Amino acid sequence: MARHLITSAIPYINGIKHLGNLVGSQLPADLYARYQRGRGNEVLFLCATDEHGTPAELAAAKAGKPVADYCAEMHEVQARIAQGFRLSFDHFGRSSSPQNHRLTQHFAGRLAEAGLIREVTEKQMYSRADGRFLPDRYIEGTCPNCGFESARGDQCDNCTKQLDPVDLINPRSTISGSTDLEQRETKHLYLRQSTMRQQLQDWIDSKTDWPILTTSIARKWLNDGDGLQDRGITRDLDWGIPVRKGDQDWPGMEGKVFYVWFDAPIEYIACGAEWAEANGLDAPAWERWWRTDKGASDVTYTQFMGKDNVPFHTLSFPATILGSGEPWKLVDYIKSFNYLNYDGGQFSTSRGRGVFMDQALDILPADYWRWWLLSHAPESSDAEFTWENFQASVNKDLADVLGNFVSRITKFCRAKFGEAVPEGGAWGEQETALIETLTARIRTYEALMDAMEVRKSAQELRAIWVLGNEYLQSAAPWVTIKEDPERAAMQTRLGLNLIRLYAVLSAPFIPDASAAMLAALHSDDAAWPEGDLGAWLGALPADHTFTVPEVLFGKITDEQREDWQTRFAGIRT
RNA sequence: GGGCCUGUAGCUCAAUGGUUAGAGCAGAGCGCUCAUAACGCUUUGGUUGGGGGUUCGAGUCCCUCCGGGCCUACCA
Repeated sequence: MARHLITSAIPYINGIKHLGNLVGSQLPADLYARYQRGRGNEVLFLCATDEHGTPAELAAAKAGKPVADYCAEMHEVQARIAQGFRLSFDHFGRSSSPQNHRLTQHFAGRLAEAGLIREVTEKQMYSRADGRFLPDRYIEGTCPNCGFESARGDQCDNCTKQLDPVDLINPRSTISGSTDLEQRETKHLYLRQSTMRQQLQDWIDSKTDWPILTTSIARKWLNDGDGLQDRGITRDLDWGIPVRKGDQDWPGMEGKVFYVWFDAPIEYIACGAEWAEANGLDAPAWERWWRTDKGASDVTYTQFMGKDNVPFHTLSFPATILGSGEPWKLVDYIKSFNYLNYDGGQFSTSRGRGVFMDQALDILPADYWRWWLLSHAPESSDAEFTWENFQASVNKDLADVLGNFVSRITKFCRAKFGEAVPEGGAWGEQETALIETLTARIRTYEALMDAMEVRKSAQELRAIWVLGNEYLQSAAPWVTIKEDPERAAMQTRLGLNLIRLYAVLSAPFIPDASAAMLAALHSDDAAWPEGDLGAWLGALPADHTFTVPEVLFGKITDEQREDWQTRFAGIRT
């Protein structure tokens, strides 16, 4: 039995995520986790909220709440929505957990001992009115190059020139609007990634099967300009993990916290510890997933993320792990995704454009979204959500091809034989051929799922559904029942068993519908069809009862589509 | 500016340098009547963004031009 450690990029605590965020990490990670569990493998699937950093502090202030309270509340909100989408995390942790505090400080201490940390005194903009240092993005002013009045401290959106905040004319804080800014000296810790460049390069070069998107971003950072740069890993903020060297104070760093991008990936590991604690397990229980010296050497670790997260997962986090000199589990495969656009533009959290996770669940069940998003996952390039495409795909694939198949066979059986699997008859050539075709397609489906080819897997699964309709059409039990009732019984029995097959194969994509199908068949056996498919398709025996299910997938009407199109075009209310 | 990705049928996407560039949807025709006006079969549709080159052979590799997107290190 293989062991799979799976993590999804951890969503930022600041607000509810949109469908683009969902399809870029959590949803494909869940697909893979469910599939691996379905195949009987041992899985630990971890996710968490990423809670530190300036935006969290500002969002809390805006909500008029202490930042710790705000994060606790938003964590619950995100956890509930994740549950709504049936994201099957073994644990949904928090980067603000005590476990992550300890582990982050531990890593910093190890890196310091290894000589991989240097202290840098630098000047940074401080806003007296806001009482805080301002990241460059939070300073606006007039661009010295083009005169654009809303140029940001790091870059001018108008002329795209890179800027330094001190170059801005009339600089002001975007938080308060205050112009009472000054440069202050402050001391920070830098991770000396540059000294590890060759080691990281060799490691990346060894990953020949990774998505181009993943390796090309990593190479760009390794080789651009002077090569990989050292990275600041501390910030002057109140909310975060206090800078400590293991369990020791760090002289000169009092009142400072680690940078969110330093502690966020470490939360993947800490989340394992949180999972163990939440389930009453001891340290060895999570260490056997994360420490190659404590049982994790046979673990395959796969990370899922959007392309914006790639540099941190291919470089900074591996640098942290390698630099520690300790045998922590390194990632084996990074599956990265492009962006999903919304109706001709970008999803925008700040402008409330597009569909957000809570709204999506308000209007349709999770399976509709899961199916569309996964079957259109932005793997090779950015993808686009349009309501027309969504309506057409979901109606055709889920309602017509799969839902109607379940409906026609169960209703036929009820009408002719009653609500129990009919007895009699034996398979003929048609059935043997069907099973042969199905077996080949299932093996292809498995290979695609193993390779995390999300779109192609969905395509293959759909083709497997279609085989059921083709079989029914050519077998035509509504005809054979007139001259050969035993044959019709056999055909119907196979049809009912196909529903069970579809329930099991489809569970990673559409878990609720899958459960509804199994429930209708009064079956709780969801074992994957390994080995002889013919035998597997005889699992529902004669006389086994079932219930004709409710409509599995209702169709999206034109009125609904138009209504939603209007509703989600503008500003989120 | 630099780097990377991308452009294939009306739409969404496939195609380790190797038969005649394939699927699904939409369109057209036929069949079926168990079923959610559903299903099945057949079928129309392409100068692979433009131009040049390498090669026995190019959607694929190289050059160039045009269009779309992302990243560019203190947002996360």
